[in-house]
Amino acid sequence: MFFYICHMNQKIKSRETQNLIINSAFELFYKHGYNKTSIPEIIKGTGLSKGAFYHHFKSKRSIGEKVIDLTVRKRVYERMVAPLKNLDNAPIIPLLYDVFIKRIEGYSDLEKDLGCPANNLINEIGYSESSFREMLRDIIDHWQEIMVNLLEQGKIKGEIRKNVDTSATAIFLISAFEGVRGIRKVYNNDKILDEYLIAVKSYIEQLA
Amino acid sequence: MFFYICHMNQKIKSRETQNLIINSAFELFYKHGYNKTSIPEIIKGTGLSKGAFYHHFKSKRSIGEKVIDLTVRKRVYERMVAPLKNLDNAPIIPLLYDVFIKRIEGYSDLEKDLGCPANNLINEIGYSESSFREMLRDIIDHWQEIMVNLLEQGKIKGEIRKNVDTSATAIFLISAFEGVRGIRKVYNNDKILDEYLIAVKSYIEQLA
DNA sequence: TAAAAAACATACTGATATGAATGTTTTTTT
DNA sequence: AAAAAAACATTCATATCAGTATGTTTTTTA
Repeated sequence: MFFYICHMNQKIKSRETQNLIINSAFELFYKHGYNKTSIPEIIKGTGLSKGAFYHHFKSKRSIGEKVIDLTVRKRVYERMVAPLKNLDNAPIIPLLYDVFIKRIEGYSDLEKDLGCPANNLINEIGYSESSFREMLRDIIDHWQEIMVNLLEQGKIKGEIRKNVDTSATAIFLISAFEGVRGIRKVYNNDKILDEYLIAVKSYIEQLA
Repeated sequence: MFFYICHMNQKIKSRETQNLIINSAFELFYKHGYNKTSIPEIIKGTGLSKGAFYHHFKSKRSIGEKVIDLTVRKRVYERMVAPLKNLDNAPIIPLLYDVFIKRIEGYSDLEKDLGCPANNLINEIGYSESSFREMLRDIIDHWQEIMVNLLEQGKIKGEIRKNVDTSATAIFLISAFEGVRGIRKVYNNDKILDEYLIAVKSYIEQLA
């Protein structure tokens, strides 16, 4: 590692520039969608030029893939997946409450208006762009897998009913969560989220 | 009415041309999304010219509104809302089965791949385009309203538990349905839909 | 310290977009 | 049948896009 110390400045600079562009792109994809966002728009906020963009990324699809891989995946993982890994062997039901209920209650107005970045991309370009599709599917797969582990663990600990289909339950919870975040986008108030919260609360309770 | 018979040819022609354009636009919005679809592309399949398009519709937004109002709303209504109106006083649970389970089982591969037209639009432009937002919200509101009526009717008839929150249940079912249709778009197989079906089946049963 | 390479900026190309302006044909009215 | 209007087609204006080519500056290497 020490051999490269004298080269590190440039690599760090490069990485920082890429992050700058990726962050700007993520914000715009989130606010206006992938197709509505142009490369001139992405670089506008960064103070960089189009030459700089195409030095670091070879195409628009390429920046899309980076945004999904680095930002979107990370967000879903940190917020929805990691808390369900349950490394300290906590009770299952409260964990599900945290992720599927408390998480939503803590959203900002902007996050409510704009929905879930992953779900937005899934719906906008999930089918048409195959490289995106695979990456987005991996995100969902991973999320589901961790939930299945958690629910199976809950069965063993006697906290989840034995006759619960864990794969099905996982997809159902994920679907309802992403679905309501989409539907919320066409409302300007919390009515829809409040109703979802009531229903998902009783659904989770009923798993025990 | 008879006074206008001699004028009807032109009005019918106009209406037919508009429908031709609207149908082409719907297909393309459904396949490629609203933002990816251009007016030249819309008219390409119809044999008409751009002048014809702008004679009948004043802008791209305008055709978007027409597509939502006439085609998208109609589809949701015919498939998901009308069957739940229960005009002939049928049992409630089988009705929910029909709409939220059998309906999905009968989808073509294309419908599975492309998701729900209404949900696609909600997620792509639900927040950014306010005229669209209001129309899409009306579709969901109507759907929810009919479901609430159905579930309340079910309570009276003793087919639905008294402690079921009907508004919350309606939004939960709608969210899960739209959510899974979105998530399915990034898969190439029926795994996700099959799992959803298992879960929603037991959820509906548990309402009784 | 000179050469090489990486990190940028500037200027351009070709394609395509929305929409308007204008011309032509068909239908309706008077 | 002539005039008016509706239903189209053609052409144009303006803007913006993704991506490229070619510069210039800064950093690294030798």
